[in-house]
Amino acid sequence: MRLFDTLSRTERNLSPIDGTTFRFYCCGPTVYGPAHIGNFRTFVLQDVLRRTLETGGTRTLHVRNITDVDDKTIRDSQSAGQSLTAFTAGWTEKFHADCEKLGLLPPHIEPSAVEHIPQQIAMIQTLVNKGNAYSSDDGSVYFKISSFPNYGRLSHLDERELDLGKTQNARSSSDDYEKDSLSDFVLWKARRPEDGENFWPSPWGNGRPGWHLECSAMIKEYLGDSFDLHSGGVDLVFPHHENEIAQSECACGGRFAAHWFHITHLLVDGGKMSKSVGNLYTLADLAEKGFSPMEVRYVLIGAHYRKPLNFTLDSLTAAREALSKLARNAHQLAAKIEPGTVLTTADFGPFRPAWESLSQDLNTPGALGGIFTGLREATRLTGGEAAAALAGLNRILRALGLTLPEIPNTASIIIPDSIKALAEARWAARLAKNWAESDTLRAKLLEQGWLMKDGKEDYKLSPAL
RNA sequence: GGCGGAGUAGCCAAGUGGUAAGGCAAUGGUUUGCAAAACCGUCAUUCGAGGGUUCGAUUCCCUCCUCCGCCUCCA
Repeated sequence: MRLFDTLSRTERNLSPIDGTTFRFYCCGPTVYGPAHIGNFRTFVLQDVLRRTLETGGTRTLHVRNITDVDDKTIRDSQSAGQSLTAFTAGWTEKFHADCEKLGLLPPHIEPSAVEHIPQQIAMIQTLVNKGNAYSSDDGSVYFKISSFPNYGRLSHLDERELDLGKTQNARSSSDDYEKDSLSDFVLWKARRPEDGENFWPSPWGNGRPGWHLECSAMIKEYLGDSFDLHSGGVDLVFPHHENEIAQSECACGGRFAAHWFHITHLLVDGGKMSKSVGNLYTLADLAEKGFSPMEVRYVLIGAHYRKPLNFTLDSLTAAREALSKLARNAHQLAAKIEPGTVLTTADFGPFRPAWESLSQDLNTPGALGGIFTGLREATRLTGGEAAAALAGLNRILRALGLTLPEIPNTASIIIPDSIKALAEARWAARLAKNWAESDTLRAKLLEQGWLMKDGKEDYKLSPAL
């Protein structure tokens, strides 16, 4: 498949460096609170990338970390009166539960930052030894940006107005930073009183790792010096990923990620999502409003990953209708196929264009459009062609990670006796052509949450949503 | 100020140097006692504005307008 690469700014083919397995790393969540749908846009798109590669026959190795030591986890664990470990474990568990609901494939490896402190210290030591990092009087260690000429390539920093080691005398003007240059970033933070018991011994004294370094160390541990793809939200391009490149290429000597995949931020009601505006939604918030995780997933893949996606409650309603239409059509297609038919086709049939869209820079909205178009074609097919079409549909749905809602099976719905009695009364009134009575009873049923639909020979009851 | 992205029907949203996918909503029809559901059909001479290049531009170039994101630890 082809995918846009942030570093080269071109679309490139994705194929494993080692010829067998596509190895990629995604910056995972900082576990200090519930993940919101903005976070999940990124994780869902990464999931679709993986599924698309796998559907195309490429084996993957997916690593996504848990950031469980940083300013926020430490701060919030303390105000919660919990140990850092207990605090982050709780949020990690919630994150996993949400991921499962959204149909995200679990990463093959999910390293946590606190469990890799030795690897991080080792990498810092290497950087210090090579002259790319220096320690300050207080026991912190900083990366020396001027020692890495390529700094800024990912985010086009060289064209920006940041000082790249040009303000060597800035030290005196900044009380907060014991840095040579304002733009040097921290690799190891010396212990501060507000860190409480959250510190680790190091050659530079007690302290804790800097955020940027955590990812670099875990990547080296599980993917080595060079790997296929690195991914995250756009906000991570600078400084996080820029810093990772600097650290890792200096420490490891090689080329870091071969490809950079960044997902654009989600907007809510046309603006930035934030707690203060009250438009920061979690899966739980949306569940309370009656929306399913799959409906959320549908909305999240409803726009191209490099374009802003405007999330609204209306879009969730639209997603619900679209999913239910998909389910009906898929059901009709399946009904045309003889039971027991084994679906083994390797092609996509009428869903070929949908697959092409997905393979072309992960065009998920294009693929969704292709599915509906393909479905219209598929309904005209019969026999083996219909079976092949169904197999193709299942493949493309699996690549998108969509699970279709069940077609309501009216036979399995449990109807309370009181409702049943009302329905019988209405049916009798209707047969007697007593329309007034019939309509009154139907309204009464609706009031109690039941929808009565008249058929030729009988009626159907279903819960009204 | 710097860097980057976006403006396509009521809403969401693809796409292409050759005349605009798809979904939601709306609307007409079939069906129904009336509904609901379902099914069939309709729904952008036009792609923020103005220039330019071209046989031809929504797609390339220029200018302008509007919106959004990032600019040191937010996916």
